[in-house]
Amino acid sequence: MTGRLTHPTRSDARYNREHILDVAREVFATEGLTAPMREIARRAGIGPATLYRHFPTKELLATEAFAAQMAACETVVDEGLADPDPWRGFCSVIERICELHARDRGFTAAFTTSFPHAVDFTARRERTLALVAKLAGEAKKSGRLRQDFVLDDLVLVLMANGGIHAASPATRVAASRRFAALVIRAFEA
Amino acid sequence: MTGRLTHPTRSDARYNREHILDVAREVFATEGLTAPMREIARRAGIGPATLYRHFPTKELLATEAFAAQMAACETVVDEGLADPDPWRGFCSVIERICELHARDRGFTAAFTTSFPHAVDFTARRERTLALVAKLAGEAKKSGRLRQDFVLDDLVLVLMANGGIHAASPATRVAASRRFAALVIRAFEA
DNA sequence: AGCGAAACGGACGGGGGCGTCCGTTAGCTT
DNA sequence: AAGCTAACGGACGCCCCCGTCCGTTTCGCT
Repeated sequence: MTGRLTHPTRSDARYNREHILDVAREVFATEGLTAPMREIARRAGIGPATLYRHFPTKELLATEAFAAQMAACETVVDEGLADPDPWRGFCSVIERICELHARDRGFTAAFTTSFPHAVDFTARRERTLALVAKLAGEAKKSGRLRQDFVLDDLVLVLMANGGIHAASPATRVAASRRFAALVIRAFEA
Repeated sequence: MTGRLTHPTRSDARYNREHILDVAREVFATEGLTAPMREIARRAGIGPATLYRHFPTKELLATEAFAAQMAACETVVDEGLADPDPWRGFCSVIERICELHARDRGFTAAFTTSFPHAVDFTARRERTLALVAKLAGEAKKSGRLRQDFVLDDLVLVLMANGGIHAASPATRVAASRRFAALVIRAFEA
């Protein structure tokens, strides 16, 4: 069913679809998920109807737009797991995911908010969190991570990281970095 | 000039003013600062015009409504300073302020956001922060607080604490408590 | 080249919030 | 108790966003 939507036959439709996603990524990153659909349409140089035809709901658009970010999250966790030193891997996961969220306002919202209809997105999130849990287990065994760490602590940290608002993205990333360093100190045994 | 506004001559006006403030506190606490002015008027059982007559801008209303919360913040800091153990005082400030913010969605926003026109509000905030700085200095001298703590770390924590969203206020307060414990561990030498 | 279908986008109606006007109500004064 | 005036609130116009309809354009196939 989605085959028709994901692979339009006509070239202009195919181009528009990708172009919309590019613009949506940029707009969501700077303005957040609350950005109007119209704004995305405007910047993409298309009419609202075209936007809605490609992505009937904002949830669908966001899910597709953040697929790359989600993949980046998974990569970060995978690389953390691959690190021979589990504590170092654990720290890198916190640092890099915090930075990912700081760079992209919308992604934080998309990650935290669970859209009712974006089922596969929450599924991927849960799967990734499960991998983090595994990494945390190894880090605990190595003795560097506090034994009383629970996965909810990480969720808490991500939510809190989302609360770091700042005028410029640069400041936000810097603040987020400091924040990551802070919580890592808190998690260290 | 504000004398007329703060002390209306007619009894119904005087009552309405206080009633609006009560309702605004409740609405801001549960719905956040983004709550429509209309909602406050509705719950107060008055027309929008009456609300706007008493408080021409949302900033003015919020500033007045959160005066009590602001005072509570100051009390918390004062009591922290009064504690003979500066580290314990410092911890109590973090815990209690985080809880204050968790209980009141709007206050977080009002505290973090600097309204362009609510001059005296930011002034009180700065004054309070200065007191916290003093407390932090003593806590450092006692050796329990890390030497590299800076006041910006606390601001960062408050912003991050504001990012902790949750369905029920109870959950939010609980999460905020865990968060406070987390950052205290990070701040301990 | 010409046709059919797919894709486009201007325009519409609906909903909600905002701030204000002005006719009405009701408190205070003498 | 009667009038003056402050205070009230329903209703208005404005703007922004949403999602959709439908007439027009353009692509791709033959």
